[in-house]
Amino acid sequence: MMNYIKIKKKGQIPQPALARLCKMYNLMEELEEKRESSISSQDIGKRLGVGSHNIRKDIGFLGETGTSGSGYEIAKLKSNIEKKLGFARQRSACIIGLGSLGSVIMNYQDLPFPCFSIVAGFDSNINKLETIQTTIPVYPTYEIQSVIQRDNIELAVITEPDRNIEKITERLIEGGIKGIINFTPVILSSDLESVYIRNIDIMTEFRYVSALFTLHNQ
Amino acid sequence: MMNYIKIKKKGQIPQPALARLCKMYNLMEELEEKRESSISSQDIGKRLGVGSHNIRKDIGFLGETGTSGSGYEIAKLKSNIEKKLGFARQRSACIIGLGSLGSVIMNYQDLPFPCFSIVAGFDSNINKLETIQTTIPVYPTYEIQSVIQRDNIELAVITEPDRNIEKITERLIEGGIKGIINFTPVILSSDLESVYIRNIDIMTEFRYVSALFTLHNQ
DNA sequence: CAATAATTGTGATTTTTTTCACAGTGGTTT
DNA sequence: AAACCACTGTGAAAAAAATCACAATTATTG
Repeated sequence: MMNYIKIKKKGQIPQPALARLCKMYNLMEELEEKRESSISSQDIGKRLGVGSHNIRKDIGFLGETGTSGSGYEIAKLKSNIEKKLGFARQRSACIIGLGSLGSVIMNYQDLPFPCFSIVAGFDSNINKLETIQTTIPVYPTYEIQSVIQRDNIELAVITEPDRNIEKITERLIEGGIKGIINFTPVILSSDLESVYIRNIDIMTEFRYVSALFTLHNQ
Repeated sequence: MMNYIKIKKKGQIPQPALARLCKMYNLMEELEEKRESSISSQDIGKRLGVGSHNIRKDIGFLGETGTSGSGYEIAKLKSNIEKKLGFARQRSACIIGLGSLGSVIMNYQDLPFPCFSIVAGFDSNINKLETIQTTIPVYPTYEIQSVIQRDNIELAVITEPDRNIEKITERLIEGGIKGIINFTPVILSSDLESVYIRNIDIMTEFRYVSALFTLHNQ
């Protein structure tokens, strides 16, 4: 059989590298505020808790090259990550579930460098809709589809367990959502390639740490 | 040079496998409540969004064996994960930062199967300590060390940015903490092998999803 | 300005993790 | 009880990711 040379799709960044680049971006923001001008791969690694080789490889995926002898120029590195990863453009997001976690996340948008702006909230509890104090408009969940389409919302953050979470997800997808961050214990999934779903269960995170304790100390 | 056969330390579970086992445990709890009695690796995989081979390998690390032909007995699988990962034992935890994320996490302990019980709260804002309504005792941050030692607290959850986070971490470690879950954008690290630190930055999670959008849709 | 030091970029190597493939096992059906 | 089916368990292969090692490049110093 013939041999084909396998070429990794151009621009394809491995997921762990991508995750590190996101952290690196945060770090660059921080350093920029502190008026630092450059940093070495070793220092970045130390701050992020990974090896310097790793950092250099990751930055390599950006196409960016630093300067031997003096490391990476912070402003340039930041803007390169921004460009490559699309942080420059601000995206619209909505919150599903107006409970306490919902408000925590809404408050996050006050950060100096947001990459999402939260433009709508939804809850199936009509009482809550009537009593809640927010700066963004809130709607009942049955309006999800129409509001998403009207306001061009790309990301949904589900913050509260709800009996009808499957139904809600369906509405989100029908509305054309591109991503869902799900903080609910229910594990969501979609067959559609076009929707990225990230499940984050805080309880599971706790369990994971607990498990690491046990395995470590036994 | 001589060749040594490399033996993986007995009982050592790869981290991704461990993470999946934690999710699997959640699933088992859920299924148990629904009075299901057994499940196949394929079904578990579908629910968790991974392949069935993966599931079988992971369960293999427990030493547990299922039954060919009829899958895994739910109660047995759950109890095996529990034993191996130490979920049976309830551990004491504390919250650092009594803001909104702090209360979200405190509410999590009302879940039916907690593996941590939150026994103390800390905040450096004395005003907050005086006004806050909680069912657990709260203390100023300078008492961290003594309270941790007195109450045998193993896990700390840092929920709010604080100027003195490094100092707080130091106190936690001096108090003998075994694990820290840090929801602050600052990346914490420790040279000590005995302290496990997990940094979870919600903003970074958002960025990660945003990056995946971009790379996907470009 | 030559020598030295610091730092990157990357091919090669090693390690880790996932996926595959299928023999083996226990149930179930006829 | 034989034939079939639905699974598991696991060694082997493949893929992915991390680590290494070092040549090449740029700064810095005496």
